[in-house]
Amino acid sequence: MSKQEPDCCEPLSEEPLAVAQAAELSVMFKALGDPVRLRLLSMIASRPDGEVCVCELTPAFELSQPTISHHLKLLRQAGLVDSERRGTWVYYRARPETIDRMAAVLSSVAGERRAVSA
Amino acid sequence: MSKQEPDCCEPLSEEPLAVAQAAELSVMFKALGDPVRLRLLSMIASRPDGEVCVCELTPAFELSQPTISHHLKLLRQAGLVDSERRGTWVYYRARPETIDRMAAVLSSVAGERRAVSA
DNA sequence: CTCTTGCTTCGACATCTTTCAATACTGACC
DNA sequence: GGTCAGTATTGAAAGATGTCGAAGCAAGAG
Repeated sequence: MSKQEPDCCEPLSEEPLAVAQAAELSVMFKALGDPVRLRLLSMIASRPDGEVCVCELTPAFELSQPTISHHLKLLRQAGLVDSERRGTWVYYRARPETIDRMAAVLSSVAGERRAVSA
Repeated sequence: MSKQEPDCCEPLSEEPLAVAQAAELSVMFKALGDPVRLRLLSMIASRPDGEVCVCELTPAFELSQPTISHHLKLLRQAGLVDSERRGTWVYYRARPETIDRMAAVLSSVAGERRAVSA
């Protein structure tokens, strides 16, 4: 259960993040470093059926449709969501693997600290 | 269980992030949306004594001292680290509460999804 | 095939970020 | 006091980002 490839997964905070990993992870964090994108991901993930049509996301913001499309593209490029076209509509769904990886990195960083201050 | 505190804690992904929370959280994610800052936080948190002197952080990067100082300031403003001056040196330490909060938001988002796809 | 609707891409612009050199501040030491 | 080493702040330049309108593409309806 604890096997990991050499440089595939979370390095944990025992030793600092490698440069390459930091670069990769920072793309994901940057993608969530905008309130609109955070809300988009949250709206996508909170749907009971796991997916949302762009046509439902767009009117939730006071932004133009191209702008929402651009934000969704960044989330896609960061690996946080997937999109699929079905007929006229495009549906987005969250990618838990990526989100989990970010959470794991954070937990390991915070966990290290808690171990010390406790 | 549809109601939580108005705007204090993690709203979880049952309902989408409130606008105010998204704004607050996005500052934290943005702070980690840069590879240098990600590595800085990682280096700070991975120290066994929980703190690092700036004089040790600066030479670890090929960046000028003011640039590192600026990145540390952003981490501080995001609530991710604290700093303390002792004599000539300034020491930084991680703030697990903030990091945990980010991890919790991510886990709840990913968790919702896993529940669906499982 | 043409029209319409949903979404993406393009091009442009204003703003925010990253970075540095120069300067200022802080505390120790002489 | 003066000087020096360690950090922080300022000011400026280059680049990245968020936003829009206009144009493009895809799919269903007539």
